[in-house]
Amino acid sequence: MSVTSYHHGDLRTAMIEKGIEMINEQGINTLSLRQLAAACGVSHAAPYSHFANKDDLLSAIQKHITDKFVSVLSEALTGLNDTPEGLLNMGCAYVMFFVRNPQYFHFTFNRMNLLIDFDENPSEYEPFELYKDTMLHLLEKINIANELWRKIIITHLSFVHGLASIAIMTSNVNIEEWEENVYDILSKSYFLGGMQC
Amino acid sequence: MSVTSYHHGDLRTAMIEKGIEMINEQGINTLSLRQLAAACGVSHAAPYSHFANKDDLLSAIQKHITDKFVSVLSEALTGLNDTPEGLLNMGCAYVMFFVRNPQYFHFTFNRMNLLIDFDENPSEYEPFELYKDTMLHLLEKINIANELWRKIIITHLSFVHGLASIAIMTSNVNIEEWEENVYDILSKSYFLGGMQC
DNA sequence: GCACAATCTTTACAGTGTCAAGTTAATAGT
DNA sequence: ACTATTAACTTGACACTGTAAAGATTGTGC
Repeated sequence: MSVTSYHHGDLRTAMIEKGIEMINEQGINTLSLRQLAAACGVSHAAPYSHFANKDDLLSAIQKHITDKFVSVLSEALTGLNDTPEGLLNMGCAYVMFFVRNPQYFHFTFNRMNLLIDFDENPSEYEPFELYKDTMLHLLEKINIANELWRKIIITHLSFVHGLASIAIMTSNVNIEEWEENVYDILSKSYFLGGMQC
Repeated sequence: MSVTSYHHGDLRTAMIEKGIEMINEQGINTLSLRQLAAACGVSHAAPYSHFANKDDLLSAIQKHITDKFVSVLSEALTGLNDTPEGLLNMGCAYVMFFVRNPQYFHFTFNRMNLLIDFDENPSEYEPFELYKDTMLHLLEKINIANELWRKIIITHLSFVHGLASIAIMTSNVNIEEWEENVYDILSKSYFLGGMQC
């Protein structure tokens, strides 16, 4: 495969990787197919040999990012299955993943609509499904009343996801500072007044 | 002012109101200036007499929605100033505002970047500033140690904002169901394991 | 070595945001 | 009351976007 060959070699993965790169640099809103194709050294219609349309490419990018995210969450869980520490560790990983990659957050949650299902059905978004399953196992193990499960899961997921949102919306986001504090914030659950355990 | 006059009359507010309408119907991503102008019965360049560019129009829409949001939050607070109940009530209003208008959520939080400041500076987003102030007054009143304020505020805002996020991402979002449960979820703060008070 | 399929290019089209120039209507000044 | 000025709108144009169709180039299986 020569460097200047007519065929790119592996345009599909090149588009995905360069796409992720550009999303990190300039965000999702200004990402154009033609620019991305040019950045891959290819004509503007070349991507259509590998993707049905722009949204299809974005879905592929989404999958890539989501897979990475899931592996980060799973890693945070290894050795701590079915323990509160594991859940907490996963929560920290959840927040830090987006603190380190804020553009992934916007990209992911602006494109999707119905992601979660708190009933028996699986959630469309795998990280949510992983979080839900992890909590279900834990809740079963420590004998929490069945009718509370739904609200407990909603509460946990809201807190963790919300903390990620708030973190990346904070001015002068400081990764190290969040690294130091996430665990403390999630574990202590500083509440007061009307909202507390 | 005749109905078929060359001049629209009040194109500026017409664009804003019709814009909000279209955002609610089709979301922000597919909203086009030209379509919106056409929906207002006006040529595609007419908006440029009232707005510098598309983003300027979106900012005006943003302001409209944010003002409404702030008034809803303030209303939830009336008569309950500096009380935990007031804070809780405002939290419920926060969540329900976006459950009733999910598109407002996407529109607002996809466009903005640095919104919150947990130090002395005011937040760029007025609802956050209102929430922060409300909590600060309360924290001062009930004599919570000063060095805990920051984390307490982050925690509360994360939980409330996260619950709104999760609510609108839930499949088959049921407004009535959320109306019934928001208060309970926010007030009881169902936590377990590593994350609890 | 040749047909075929996959990959890429070129060309074209409708839609977008934006600008410049021209048109219409309201308003202010005399 | 008439005119000059200005604000609001239209028209036309441009560069850019996503997408489709048709053609060119290359790798692959027989």
